Formats: sequence, C-alpha cells, structure tokens
Amino acid sequence: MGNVTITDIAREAGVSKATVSRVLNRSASVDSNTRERVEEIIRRKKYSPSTVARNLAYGISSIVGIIVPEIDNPFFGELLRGASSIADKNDLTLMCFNSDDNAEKDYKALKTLKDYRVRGMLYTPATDYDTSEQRKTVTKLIESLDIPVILMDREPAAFERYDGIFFEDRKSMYEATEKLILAGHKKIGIINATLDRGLARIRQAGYRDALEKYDIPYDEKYCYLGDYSVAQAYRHASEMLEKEDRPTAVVTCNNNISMGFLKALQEHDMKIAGDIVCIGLDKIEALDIVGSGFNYIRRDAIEMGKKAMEMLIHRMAFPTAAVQKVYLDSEIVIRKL
Amino acid sequence: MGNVTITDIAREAGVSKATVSRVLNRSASVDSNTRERVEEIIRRKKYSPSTVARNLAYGISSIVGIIVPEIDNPFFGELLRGASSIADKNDLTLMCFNSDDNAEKDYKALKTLKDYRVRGMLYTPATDYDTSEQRKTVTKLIESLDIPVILMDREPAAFERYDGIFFEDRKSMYEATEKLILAGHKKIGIINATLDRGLARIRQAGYRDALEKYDIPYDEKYCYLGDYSVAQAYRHASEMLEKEDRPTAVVTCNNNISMGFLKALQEHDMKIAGDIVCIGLDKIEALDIVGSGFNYIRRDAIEMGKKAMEMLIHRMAFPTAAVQKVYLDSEIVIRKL
DNA sequence: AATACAAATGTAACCGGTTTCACGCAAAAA
DNA sequence: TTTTTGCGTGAAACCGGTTACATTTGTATT
Repeated sequence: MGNVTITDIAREAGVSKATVSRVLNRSASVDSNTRERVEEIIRRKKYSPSTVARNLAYGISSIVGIIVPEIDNPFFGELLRGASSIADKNDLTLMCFNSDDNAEKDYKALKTLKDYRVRGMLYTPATDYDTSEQRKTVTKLIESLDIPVILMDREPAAFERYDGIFFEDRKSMYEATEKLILAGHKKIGIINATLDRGLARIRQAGYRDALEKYDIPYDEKYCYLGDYSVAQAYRHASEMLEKEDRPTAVVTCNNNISMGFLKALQEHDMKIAGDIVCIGLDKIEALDIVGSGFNYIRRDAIEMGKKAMEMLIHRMAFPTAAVQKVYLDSEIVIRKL
Repeated sequence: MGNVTITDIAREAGVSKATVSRVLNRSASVDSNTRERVEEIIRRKKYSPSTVARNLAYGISSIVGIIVPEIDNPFFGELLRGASSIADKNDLTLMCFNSDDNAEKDYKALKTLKDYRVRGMLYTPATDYDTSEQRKTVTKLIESLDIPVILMDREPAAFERYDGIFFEDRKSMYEATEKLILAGHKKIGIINATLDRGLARIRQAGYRDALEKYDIPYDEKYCYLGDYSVAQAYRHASEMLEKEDRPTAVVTCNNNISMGFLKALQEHDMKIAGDIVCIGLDKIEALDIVGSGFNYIRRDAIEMGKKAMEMLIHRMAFPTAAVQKVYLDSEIVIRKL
C-alpha cells in the first residue's frame, strides 16, 4: 500500500488535484459539499501531503540543520534540547549532525545540509582545523551557502560575517581566576586546550587578565595545554600533581578537562578544596547534585540553544538585518573554596 | 544569487538537463568533451543537485527519523551518537526529535516524520501514555505508517510487530539484586517508576525474581515508585532514609533516580557503601571517572544506537524479513560494596 | 557503398505537490 | 433583461531533479 498521493484523492473524489490542494490549504474557496467529500476521503485514506513535494513546490524548506562537535556531551545535549524546543514551536524540523570535532565530518555535514537546501543552520564549528588547510575548504563551502547560519559557542575569525551566540568566557575565566586570587592563591594553574583554538585562546586570556590585574606573573609552568579530552587532561593533571612546585589552585577549561583533573586528584588520594582548589568551566551535573563540592562556571546551554534558534528565525525573516553577535553571561558557582 | 539549478547549468553548457544529470550520476555515457565542459561549469557555479528534488524523483528518501524522550540525558546522547555514526557511513541523514517523554510531542514527531516520507525511523516511545487514551492515537498513526520502525529501549506491547533492540533489564536487575543478597543484605529497597510503565515493570520483576530465588519476601514498604525524575527520587530516597526500618541496600532504576538517591544520601550525611549500599541502572560518567564508588549496571547505549541503525538498514533492504528483537546484555560494575 | 550497431544526446513524462489563469455559471447590480 | 461580479473549478505550468524512449551521429562490418 505505497503512499497515497494527492492524485489518488483527486481521482477518488472526482475533482482535480488543484481542488484537493485548495481543501488542504484553505487557500481559496471551495464549495462546502466538495470540501466535505474530499475531506472524508482524506480521512478514510489517512492521507497527508508529502512535505518534501510541498517544499519543492513552495521553493522553501522547513528543515533547519544543526551541527555539534560532541553530541553526547551534556553541554551539547542541552544545547540541542533548547534549540529543538523552539524549533518545535515554529514548525521547523531539525536535522542533526555530530562532527566529532573533526573537520572532515564537519564538511560532510555542511555539504549535506546545503544539498537539502535547508532553511538555515545552527553551527558549532569543529575546532581541529582552526588553523589548518581544511579550514579553507569549509570556509569556502560556507560562503557559497547563501543560507542563514548562526554560530554557537565558537567564534572563528573566518566566520565573522555570521550571526552568533557565545558565552563571555573571557570574563568568566577572569572572574573565576580572580576568585581564586582573592582567596589567597598565588600559584594558580590552568588546564586548557592548545592555543590554536579560538576558545582556548579566549579562556587563556581571561585567566591571564586576572593574573595581570593582581600583579601575579603569568608562568607557563602552570599552564597545561592539550585537547578537550578527559584522557589528556588526566595525564596533565597527574603530571601537575606530582610536581614539587605545584599550584594550590587550578582552573579547568571544560567539563571533560575537569573530569580528567578530578580523576587524577582522586588517584593521588587528594581532596577537592582540601588539597587543591579548582574552578571548572561548565557544570558537571552529577557532581553537583551529589554535592561533591565542585566549583564551576555555570553556562546555560539550554538558553543558548533557544536563543540561537530564535536568532535564526529572526534572520530568516530579515535576511538583510545587521549581523548580530550575542554574548551570554555565566554565573560562578562556588560550592567549597 | 538564489540557488543554481540543473537548468542553469544545462543552459550555460548548451546541453539538455538530461545530459547534465548524466554527468552528475555517471549513469550513461557522455562525450568526454561535453563532460568536461559541464563539469567545469558545475565547479565554477558551485552547483550541486538538490537532494530534495532528487529524492522526489527517485521516490525514496535518505532521511531517517529518530525520536528520543530526553535528548540531554547522556544515555540518549550516546544512543544518538551511535546511531549517527552508522547513519553517516550509509549516507543516511538524521532527523532528530525530543519527545520530552510526552505523548503529544511524540505524536507530532511521528507525524512530521511520516509527512517527510522518511526512509525509516528509530523510536523510543514516550512512556507517559503507556496505558492512556493518547496511546491509541499514536498506535493508529504508527500502524498507518508503512515505514520501517526500530524500537529502542522500550517495548510497549502494542508495538510487538516492530523490530526492536532492548537491554536485558530483567536479567540485569536480577543479577544486581542477587549481588546485594549474596553480600548479606536482607532488606533491599528499590526506587523505580510506577508500574504502569513497561520498563518499570520489567525492572521490578527482575528485582522480585532475585528476592524469590533467595526466599526473601517481597515487601512493598521497601518499594518506592514514582517517575524517572531526580526530584521525585530525591523525595523518595529522603523518606526511605528517615525511616527507622530502612533497607541496608537499594537498587535505583535509572540514572536520574540514582542521582536523586545520592543527593538524599549526601544531605543525610551518609556515605555510599558505608551507610547504605546501592547499585544503579546506567552509569553516571562523572561519578565513575571521579571514582565515587558508585556501583551500576553498565548498558552500552552507543552500541544500542549503532545496532539499531544497522537493524534499520537491514529492514530497509529486506522489508519482508521476519520481525527481529535483539536483547543486549549489560555488565554489572561493582566499585565498592 | 550499404548496413548494422553503438555512442551521444535531446524530448518528454514523471515524482507530488502549488499556483496562475481562464472559463462557466449563478447571483447581484444596472 | 442585460451587464457585472465573483465563486468554484479544471487545465497547465512549475518546483528541480531522473529516466525511458527516440533520434542523430559516427564507426565498424560486410
């Protein structure tokens, strides 16, 4: 019983496709007898029109793409949830891609979305090509896109001309570091990604700002730069903890890094706050609920997802409006210093 | 510069649409001069064909739908990741929906997917209508779908005729409870969802199986049944902990429930394992990494996502093959008893 | 040189909808 | 009664592709 089409309905009702279409869309007047007859058949045959055909005819799509680098990271899970809730309310449908923070997949996703002629997209670019060759390819593809794009969370220089929504990471990192300084710490470490990534640079800058403000020298030996994985952070943290001259406090630059750090801490039989103080970027829900005393910068990813989708809807409505960059504030949650 | 179409290319190359199509698809022989000329124009204009139009012409879609009840729950995040990785490899594109475990949204998602004439779908039904009126509506819609559906994780009786992949929750709960019994516990509690939900029933049954096996009476006063939220589990756990005659061990039936329990524990100044022993269903990654000593039943959601997508691909290839139900084993991870 | 066959390409129909336009007909206005 | 108006409807074109079929052209066979 292949899918029922508008032609089937028309034939059965003894009218033209056009009339059925009119019934479907209430777009023009239809005699009430005809209308009822057609509606009855539609109901009986459980017909509803193909969105694909419809979009093709209309010339526009109701699909919105979303590309995130790590779909099973709760941060992006929440982002997705926020975006999806607003999409729902606006009859937009989400096409999801997980780039694994990998330029090639990123490119493939972009390409797929382009070829679907999606209405717009929410995009967190993969970081791993921040300075690479691949980047050019992606950039060129995006430029040729002619589709509204809203950047989320990451703000590569090459994408300046797009709307975007970001967190005030520099400020937050400044404040977090400042909190540590004001609590009396002089030797403050940081575990971050390497500085070829935009976000890592921004976060590092915030950290540095605070040190400068309080006349504490920036010391590379307290900086551990790698990637955003638990494993690497764990290695770095272990190394840090085993040093004679180790920091008395540390900031960790994303939730995976925080976890790597905490793991190392635990394996060295050390206690959070007791032996070394930490403020992490992004909450770790379980730890927070369980009352582990883990301090963190609280960034509201659901909010970001919602706002991003709203910005996209706005952009779709006003294609020529001025480029908009939104910066969301975060809150520093101190559980135990 | 609206989108370039095949007609534009054809006109510019001085050939017919058909020829351009042939170049695009290598579907028939084209003179090498013509081919090169066309290809050059395609490159120059950055043209690539509309997937929407293509699918309409082909009569099939390359979209696969996926509906999950809680997109920001890491369990479903991993499910999504697994599914998405297999989809990628097979040139399938994912349309994502978050039902919020709510029948109405569930219905809307199903409807949208139907209207997109998706190729197939992965589906974790919302639980909240397990016995309700809404259920009938959803069931009827699904029946009329005529699209391959693979159930994931939840197995409502009404959907028997679909392929599905599930965890051996009854067995796992049995084993977990058994572990507690063998460790000497007689008073074993359970925090679960109410038994009008299929999964809750299955889990409860596993718990009960173990008690029976070891001749321990099933006692309702040790059973706390509510929903799968942290908040409710927290209330239940608090109540439990404040009772004179409280269990010495407890099984918690999903990750939210585990967190609610752990929160209550912490607020009552009690220690996991020390004061009351617990085995939870599903890992809580942060706790595990941090070495909290939280015991759990490890269900591999990534694996489930992958397998589900593979089953869907299989089903799409062999529409008349026998219905397939796959049950995945889980592993019990004991950190501290 | 005539015939056969393959390669290259165009024409037109089709996928499942929407929409413009024109026409017939009935009711309202002149 | 004639003219105007407008409602209800169908035919046909269109959205952007694919493909069956027909036609033209060039090359190999006899």
